[in-house]
Amino acid sequence: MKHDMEFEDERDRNVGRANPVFIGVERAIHEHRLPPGTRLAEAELCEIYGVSRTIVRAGLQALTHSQLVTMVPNRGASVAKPTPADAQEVFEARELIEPRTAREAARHATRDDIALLLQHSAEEHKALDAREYGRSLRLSGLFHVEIARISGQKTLLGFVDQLVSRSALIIALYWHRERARCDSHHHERLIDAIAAGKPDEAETLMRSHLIDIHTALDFREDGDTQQSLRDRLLGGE
Amino acid sequence: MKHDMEFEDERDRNVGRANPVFIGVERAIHEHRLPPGTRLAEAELCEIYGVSRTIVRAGLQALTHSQLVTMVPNRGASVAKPTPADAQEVFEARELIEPRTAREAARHATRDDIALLLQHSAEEHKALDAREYGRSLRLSGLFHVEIARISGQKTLLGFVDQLVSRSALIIALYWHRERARCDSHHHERLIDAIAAGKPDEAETLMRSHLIDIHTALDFREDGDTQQSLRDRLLGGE
DNA sequence: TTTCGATTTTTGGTATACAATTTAATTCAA
DNA sequence: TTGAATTAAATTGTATACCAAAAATCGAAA
Repeated sequence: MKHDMEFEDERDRNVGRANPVFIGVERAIHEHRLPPGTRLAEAELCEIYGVSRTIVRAGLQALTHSQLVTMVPNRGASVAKPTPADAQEVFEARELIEPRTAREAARHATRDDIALLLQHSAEEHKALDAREYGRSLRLSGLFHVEIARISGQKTLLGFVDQLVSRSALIIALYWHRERARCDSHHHERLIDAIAAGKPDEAETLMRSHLIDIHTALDFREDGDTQQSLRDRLLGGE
Repeated sequence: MKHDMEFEDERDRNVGRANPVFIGVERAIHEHRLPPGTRLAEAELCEIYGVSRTIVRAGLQALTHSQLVTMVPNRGASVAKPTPADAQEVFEARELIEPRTAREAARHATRDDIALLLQHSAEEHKALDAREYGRSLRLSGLFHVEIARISGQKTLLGFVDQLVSRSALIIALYWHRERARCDSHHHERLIDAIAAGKPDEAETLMRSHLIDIHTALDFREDGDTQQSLRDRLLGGE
């Protein structure tokens, strides 16, 4: 609870993350309803969210800042399309930063934090069982963000938040379900380590978990679809 | 040269970093002409930069994203004032990330990169000798950003860029010149290690360099000034 | 001096206008 | 029919005017 407040205060309010465009598009991207490369026309977003261009542009700016969206002058915005090199980098960065947040989480986690993580993990399972694929993906990402939040390092939290977001795009582009699924019992073992207050173990688990995902990526495809923006965005609320 | 282009392409254009307000205010902050807490009224910035509120607001938004500026609803923007806890975090993050960029820089640096770093270091010295305090500060920060750029990790570059920016605010608040000055021969030893292609050494040097700065901070003051915005911003161009 | 209330200033947001550019459509030529 | 050129339409970037709501300021009364 307190965490949510903090998060909203420090992150949402200022930069315009309370922006409906930001929220909606971000969520749609996280849930893979809005594939990389999708064009994001201002007028269309105005219509969809019933808001003026001012707000749309602010939202797009925020999204651009978190690298979920790419803007090119005079040609507008579209959902970012990380290259294989970008993907490589993002995971290298995660492998550098997140073992630290896991370590700190193990040192700082309260009973409530653990409960939150467990609940989170449960919901993820539930979504997975219910074949709610997009939702499970988003939850899986949020798990990592939650750990960063528990670590108490707001600065690293910001970075992790961004990296996890971009990972959603990367997974959309370069992940193939056929391969081993992002084993969610990794998450559970992580929770155990954090709950037991074992920083070293949490750190190690996080690192190998990330490496697992990383090495399961396949950089040969190019996924390029273009469907209706409105349908995708309105399906999420 | 190529670096600069890349930088401008990837960073400036998109998010609105070509914005005169963004550029001017960022620079003024880096050079300590705009102390933490300074109020940034929209109308005033319009006048100063001869631009409409549209642009001013976009610039302030971008600055808020990079955490140089704080916006509170209905009360506008002001130069951010990192708390001691923030400062602590920023340097912990730098101590985590920058040793890595230094290491990678040592592995990837070209002859041109080294030349650039040397030139940079020279200019920093020159500014210092000329008592151009603000300028030397900015150059000192840019040195770290330059290393991150050389590392080739664009993602980490983005983080370092932000952390270095915030460090300018932190130094403005919590640094006391009486103490040992940010020894610029640290920078030179770093350049040596990078030029010699010694990743381990570069990594270690960077880490201890950052720890040096970090431990020299003094969190007892509160620096609170309020002078003319126009004077400060126009002094920089 | 302090407090309360009214006035003025700022901010957050919408709508509108318009030039510059991009994109799409249409025409014309090979 | 295809390709190139030209024209028309749509989109972005910026400025401006406008308004409501919140904040800051000021002034008068206690």
